[in-house]
Amino acid sequence: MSRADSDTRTRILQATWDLLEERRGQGVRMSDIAKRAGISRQALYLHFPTRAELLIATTHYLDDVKGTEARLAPSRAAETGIERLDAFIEAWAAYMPEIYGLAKAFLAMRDTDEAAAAAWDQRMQDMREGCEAAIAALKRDQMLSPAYAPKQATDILWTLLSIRNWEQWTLRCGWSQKRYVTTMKSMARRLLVADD
Amino acid sequence: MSRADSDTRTRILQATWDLLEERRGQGVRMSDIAKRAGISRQALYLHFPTRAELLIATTHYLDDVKGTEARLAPSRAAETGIERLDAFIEAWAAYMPEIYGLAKAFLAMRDTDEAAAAAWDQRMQDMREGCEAAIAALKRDQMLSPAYAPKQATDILWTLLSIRNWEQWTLRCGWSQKRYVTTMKSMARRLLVADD
DNA sequence: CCTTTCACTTGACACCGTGTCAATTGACAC
DNA sequence: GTGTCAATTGACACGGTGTCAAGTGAAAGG
Repeated sequence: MSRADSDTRTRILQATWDLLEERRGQGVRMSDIAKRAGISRQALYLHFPTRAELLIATTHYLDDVKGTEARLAPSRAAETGIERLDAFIEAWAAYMPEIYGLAKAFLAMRDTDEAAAAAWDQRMQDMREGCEAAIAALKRDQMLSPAYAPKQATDILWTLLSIRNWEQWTLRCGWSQKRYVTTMKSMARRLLVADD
Repeated sequence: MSRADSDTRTRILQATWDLLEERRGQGVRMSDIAKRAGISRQALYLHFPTRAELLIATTHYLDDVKGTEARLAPSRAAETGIERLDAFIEAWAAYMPEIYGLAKAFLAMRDTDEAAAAAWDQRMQDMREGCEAAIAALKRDQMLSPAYAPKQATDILWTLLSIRNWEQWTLRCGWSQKRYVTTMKSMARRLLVADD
């Protein structure tokens, strides 16, 4: 674990990240990553035994670099349930385009690689907890629409905010990021907040 | 184009369909299909030069067998915009579980195979037209919520009814098909229909 | 100064799934 | 009988992941 070791490791992780971002998560092979990191393909395998483990390590690397955890502070600090919901949507919406390439790569592996599937599902489960907390805050304020039980409301919000939906709305339907955010807030409010 | 030819062809298509359904669209290889159809792998390539073409042919086969077009009749016949919206949701919701395996297979190929991507996108574009027509009917009745322009309302309905979302809500969140249908209707109404 | 250690290199190879090619078989049709 | 045509068997190429073995070069420590 000398300096050189950890240097190479972070160079690999940065290269992975760069390529995933450039190519939107598609067509990024182990050999491409090695080349970008300036090492041989085999050296890559010395650091990360499988592609799945490399992607998983990249998510952790990004958590560090991008300060993932800190982004949720505004949402947690919100006074009212509605503020919390809005802040959560904003935080998640800002996060998604940044991790889109990585997410795509994971989603493509999901069907064939169990380790990748498990790691990704865990991530999505964590995100679901954010939804759950927002719904709980709404409920606490008696602002949760009576149309849906908390569990169902969480299911709805969680799915609404999925990366696939973000992809469809922004990349396929052509919504700007700003429009995406305002529309998600509007939809969440219409769906989940009780009419006064 | 003798009898035997078309017999084999439909046997292949049926085998493809059966396997995709059994395995929910995952891990269905050309060799599996050939085996199930009772022919050699190479004979399969005599009928369908690529996997993408086989999948595309399977969608057409299913259209015939399942009478896809006819399912939309109730929606088209609806008097009011709201009835049309509900009927469309019902028709599409009944259709999705039937084609789920095939859809999964297409979605998995989408990233790497252009022909498959184009064919699938066309399908989704057709489905989008159904959404568009329902929104237009709402608008005609002055029942479309002023919160969204028709294009945006179509984007919303289209994405809401995506196969990925159906998958997440039913298979991951554990909603029954019935619950899925009622919730989609409820969501569509809250989001897209003007409050009286 | 010599040896060990360790990151890394080169090159070959296995596995899987798709797609291709060539030679052969067996049946039916004219 | 001879052609045609669906289908067969078997071999092979390709791309991408992952493995294995042998070798290089530099820093660390006696």
